[in-house]
Amino acid sequence: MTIRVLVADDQAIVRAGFAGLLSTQDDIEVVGQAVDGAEAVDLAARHRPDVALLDIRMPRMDGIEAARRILADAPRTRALMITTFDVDDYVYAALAAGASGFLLKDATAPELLEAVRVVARGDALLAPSVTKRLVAEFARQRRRLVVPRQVEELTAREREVLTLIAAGLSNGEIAGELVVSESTVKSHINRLFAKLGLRDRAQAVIFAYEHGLAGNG
Amino acid sequence: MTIRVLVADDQAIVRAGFAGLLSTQDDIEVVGQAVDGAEAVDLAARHRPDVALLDIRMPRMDGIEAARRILADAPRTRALMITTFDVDDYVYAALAAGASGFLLKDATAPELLEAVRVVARGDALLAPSVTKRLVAEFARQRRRLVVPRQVEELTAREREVLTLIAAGLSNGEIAGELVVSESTVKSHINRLFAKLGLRDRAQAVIFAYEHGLAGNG
DNA sequence: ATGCGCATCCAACCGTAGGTGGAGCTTGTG
DNA sequence: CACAAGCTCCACCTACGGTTGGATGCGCAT
Repeated sequence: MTIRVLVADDQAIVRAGFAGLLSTQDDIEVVGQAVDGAEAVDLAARHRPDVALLDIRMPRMDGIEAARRILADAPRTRALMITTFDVDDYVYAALAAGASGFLLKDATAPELLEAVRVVARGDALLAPSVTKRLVAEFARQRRRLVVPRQVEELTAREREVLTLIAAGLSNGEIAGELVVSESTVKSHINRLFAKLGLRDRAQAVIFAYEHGLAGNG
Repeated sequence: MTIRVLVADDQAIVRAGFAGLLSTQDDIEVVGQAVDGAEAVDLAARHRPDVALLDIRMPRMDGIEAARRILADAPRTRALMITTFDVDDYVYAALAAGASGFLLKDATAPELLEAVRVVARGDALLAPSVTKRLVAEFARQRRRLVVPRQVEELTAREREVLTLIAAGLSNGEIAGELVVSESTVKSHINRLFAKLGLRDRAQAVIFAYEHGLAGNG
């Protein structure tokens, strides 16, 4: 089964280069070429490609907005982003838009072909420097999920109450949930506030989110 | 400059296979082989390798804990994790521990060599299926950062108050911050509660976190 | 220009949340 | 067994937070 690819880049030479390279492969077929994001969205709607190879910097509509629209219209299409510039917020924006891959223009021909095949089968592939940033960002976020000592000092019941506070429940509702009196809930709350150095339930919610006890990370 | 690699795997055949493959390369040197995590930590402390190739499942101490200790001791060493099993929480745990790469055992020889070189130069590389999961997770987290309509309906002042609530300030403190009376703050709060369907400031904090208005994502 | 909508501002009222001090009950550990 | 620690509950008080109702001033359209 051939992989049907749409190529979008505003520079004619680059566009031709990509299309030419892809065409040499038996399992890849170029079904369209676009000079900007708007045309890419059009062509994607018409041809329903398996992979949309999108340059980020393009006139009229950038590759990220194009990816967003293409994916909204045809979720089975995979977006593979390409950019000259590494150090971009583009990375995050592109991934948030639903891109499956992110390459730099210094990628070699085999790397590009590999990337197309990887995203076509539903996996994802990023340039190593991009992977580095993503991993670093991810590690930063997860690190605080290793629950700090403070939380260790909470009793099981106090932790339970804390998570219910972080779910937005009032004291009365928490009492109902735990089948105890509201007074009891207040006791737990007072002692957990003291242990964690909190003042009110709003700060408790913040604490819960910051330490991964709520909002699933 | 040769890349100095430490190999850790409890299966002798696998270990020998990796070591043998790596040794065939001019730019790579195997400086140690460990049969479990504890020995890996020992050998890493002694040899200070550039890359530690760590199996995840190992007796006595698993690869993740080993990575954590090795990196704590020698931050310049890069951890490259290998596992037979794909669908694991291992991925997140490994990245949180500071790993720079994550491969599956079905990786080809060129892929392994490429991975070693990538992490040695400070970048990161993940198996495509792992990348997929990470990208999906990342996109999930970021998606809600595209501020929803509800927030659009808030006035500038109300948004301001909301973020201050989400920072844990009391009404009095917010009033001081905005140089208005506490009554004013309360009225802003009341109308933003109505617009967002919230009941109290705790729920407001939750809303802010869930929609990326607080806790920097 | 006059009226309408909207954001901002304010005061007074009342309920819930938070603070204090204390007591009975179970469970596990020295 | 005695003791510590956690869970439960009560009474009471303060005050912060949330509600209601209304005032001012700005922009906009009729």
